[in-house]
Amino acid sequence: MRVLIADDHPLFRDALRHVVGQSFDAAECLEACDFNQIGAALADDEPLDLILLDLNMPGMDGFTGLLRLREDLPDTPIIVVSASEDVEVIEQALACGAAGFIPKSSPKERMCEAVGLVMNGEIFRPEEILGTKTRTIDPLLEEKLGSLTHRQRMVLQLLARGKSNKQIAYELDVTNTTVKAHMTAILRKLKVTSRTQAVIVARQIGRF
DNA sequence: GCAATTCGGGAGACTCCGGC
DNA sequence: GCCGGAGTCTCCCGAATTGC
Repeated sequence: MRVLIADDHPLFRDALRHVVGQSFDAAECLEACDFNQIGAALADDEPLDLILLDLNMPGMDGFTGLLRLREDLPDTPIIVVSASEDVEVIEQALACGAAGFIPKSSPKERMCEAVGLVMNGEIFRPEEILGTKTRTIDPLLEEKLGSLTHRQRMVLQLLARGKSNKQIAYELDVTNTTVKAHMTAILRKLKVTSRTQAVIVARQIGRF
């Protein structure tokens, strides 16, 4: 079993290594202190079984780094480890495809539980923070999505799968410029400023 | 029925930005 | 500096809708 521990704090990497070691005896731990080192770890041909990822790391750029990893490694579970205990951040991380969210304040036993759950194919939600509140979809987001045309939804769907404009153009059999025009309309209607934010909104609604 | 208007889809030209 | 990707502006075309 190969686990990538990505955190800029050496002490916390050490703690996470202990957590992984406690959960899986034969685990091989790789470490990264920034997004470049994550890239170097991914360049290795050996597949990863789990990634423990700090959101606030050099080169991560918020959720963009998580989305990029999600696109590059769609089958590898990613657990976000963060000092943030903001419900919005947790929900957004899960919406971006994280298999779990571990607050750094969690006791070691809880972290082991999270790693075990995720490796069993389940999603770990820190219910002590989220409480029992069920995720409600903002009706405003629903409305924004509803304003998209059929073609724009298709573009957004392919965008959410990590496709570039060029790939979307190829799949829809249109030119690159047409895709970009749709993209501009999507950004305007969803009231966002980048394709990454558009994907986040789409995933928050859970349609893509 | 027909002209005007609106809207969505498609494309060309252009700028901006980041990576090499 | 060059190149590729992303985003914006503008225009054209066709279909649907509206008003006369």
